[in-house]
Amino acid sequence: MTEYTHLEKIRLQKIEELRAEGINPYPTRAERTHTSAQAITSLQMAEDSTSEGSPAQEIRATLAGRIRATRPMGKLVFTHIEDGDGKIQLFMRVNELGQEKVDFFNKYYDIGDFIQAMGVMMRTRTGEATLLVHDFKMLAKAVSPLPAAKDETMEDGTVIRHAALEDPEIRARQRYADLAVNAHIRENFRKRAAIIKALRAFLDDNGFLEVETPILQPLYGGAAARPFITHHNELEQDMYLRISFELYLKRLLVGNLERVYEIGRDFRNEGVSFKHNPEFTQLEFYCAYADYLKVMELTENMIGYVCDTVFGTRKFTFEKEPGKAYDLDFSTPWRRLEMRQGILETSGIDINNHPTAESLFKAIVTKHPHKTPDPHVTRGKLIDFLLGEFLEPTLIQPTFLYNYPRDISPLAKPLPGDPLTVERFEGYAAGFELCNAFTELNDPLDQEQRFLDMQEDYTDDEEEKNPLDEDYLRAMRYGMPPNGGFGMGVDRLTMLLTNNRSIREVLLFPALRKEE
RNA sequence: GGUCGACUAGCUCAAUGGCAGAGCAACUGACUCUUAAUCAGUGGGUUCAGGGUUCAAGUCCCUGGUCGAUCACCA
Repeated sequence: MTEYTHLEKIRLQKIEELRAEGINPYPTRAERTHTSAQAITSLQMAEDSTSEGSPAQEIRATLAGRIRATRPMGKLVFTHIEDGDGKIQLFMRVNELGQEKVDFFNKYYDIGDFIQAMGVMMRTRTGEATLLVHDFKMLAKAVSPLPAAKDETMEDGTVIRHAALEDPEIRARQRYADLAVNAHIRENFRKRAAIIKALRAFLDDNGFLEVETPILQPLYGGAAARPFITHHNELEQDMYLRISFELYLKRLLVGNLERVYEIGRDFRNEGVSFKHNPEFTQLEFYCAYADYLKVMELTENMIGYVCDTVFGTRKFTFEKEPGKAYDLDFSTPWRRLEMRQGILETSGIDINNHPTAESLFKAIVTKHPHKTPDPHVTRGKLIDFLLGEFLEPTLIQPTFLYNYPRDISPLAKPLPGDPLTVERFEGYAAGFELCNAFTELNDPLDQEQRFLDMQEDYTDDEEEKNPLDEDYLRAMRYGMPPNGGFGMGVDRLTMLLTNNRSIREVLLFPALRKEE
């Protein structure tokens, strides 16, 4: 049984009284001739086309939207409503409506209600485009008061928000309320949609086929992450939610689909943080006859295209921490930095001088006694440690970091002449990882050995042990064209381009603990 | 999972261990160009939950909850 607050009880009472007067507070149909922006533009155009002295053409409009503020003034009422396009002022007077209707409005209409208003566009004394209302109708009565903020417009045009909904928990749990009162949050999600649309457009235009591969999988793979496990009753078997698309997309290359991509949800059963959500949106593409250098070009062009079409610029500001803003420039070409060189420059250690984990570990603790990695890990993981500790924070401008250690890259092709290194790159910006790509391994015998090596490396670490995917190897034995593959967190890209520090700001419904 | 912090009216926030408050929102009234409208008045609280210390707890202590920051984890 719902418990109502004092404010809600007052509104429930109003609903009862409306019904008693034969007025449906939730009518089935609504009408609208103009959005707020259309009405304002129409008025402007009518005024512009008017020759001096003669009256402007009358703009009749029916608007619909949510009441965001009311200012009753005796026989007048000013109200702002908000629709999908923005806000617009309504002006109600006894002159047009009669005292009874004005009183009726004041008595029964609250902030948060949806209203339909018909009238004529005009300008108030202050010049604001306003609908002079001739009639109005309730479209949907709100029972609960919105956590409505008040906007104060200063003389210089800046808007100060008073008592805005800011509690991060309410904002995430009740995203509907957050969206209803915080216009800039809606804008984030419009941008997110536009970014995804632009990614699709770029790939479509470059001959890629959009495909959909299984989310429910009998085996998981393509990344080192713990999966979510579920169960299929009829098949009597456990299934996994995918942790990546990689192995399925590459099966399609075996099937002669030369360029494929997928944008969809990945699921990783791991910690939640300001940059991790258990489900997140991933873009992966695979391109036959390309190598990682070609993929670098595709990547910088693709992101450049997104910047141009969605934002009209390649220059962005990203505030990584409060007061610590970076200017980012996504112009091409991005800086290219070999990982060995980058680690040498930032940590003073040349990984090529340390071909074993023991030797590299010794070098790290000698050179940097205050930063001690786990001594029981592989050489690749130690390199990853150096990368994270020293190099990553310096990668502010968009940078391709390339040539990665083989043993942390089980699906990437070796660099010719260097058995410890593979043709892999990661794209960085603002000091964090944006994407990951490599020249894909297409040698079925090498791939099988890599899988077996992985099992060996992680025998004491059950969580990271990927199951050996026999069907993937079977596919590869039919022959897979040489190809370059790419993966990118779409949420991360959106964070960067919309200057949001937390992934929760770019997810409509981020994962939260169950409410109680 | 570890550490630290936050949680008070619908929203944003106050309150030396000593009567739980303000602005906005709500309610009543005044007001024919307002825009955080203004003015006069009224109501509104299990101070996250439970225990403890104390003459007295929003405040101090313990346990739990949620959120946040950070670390770990995330090749």
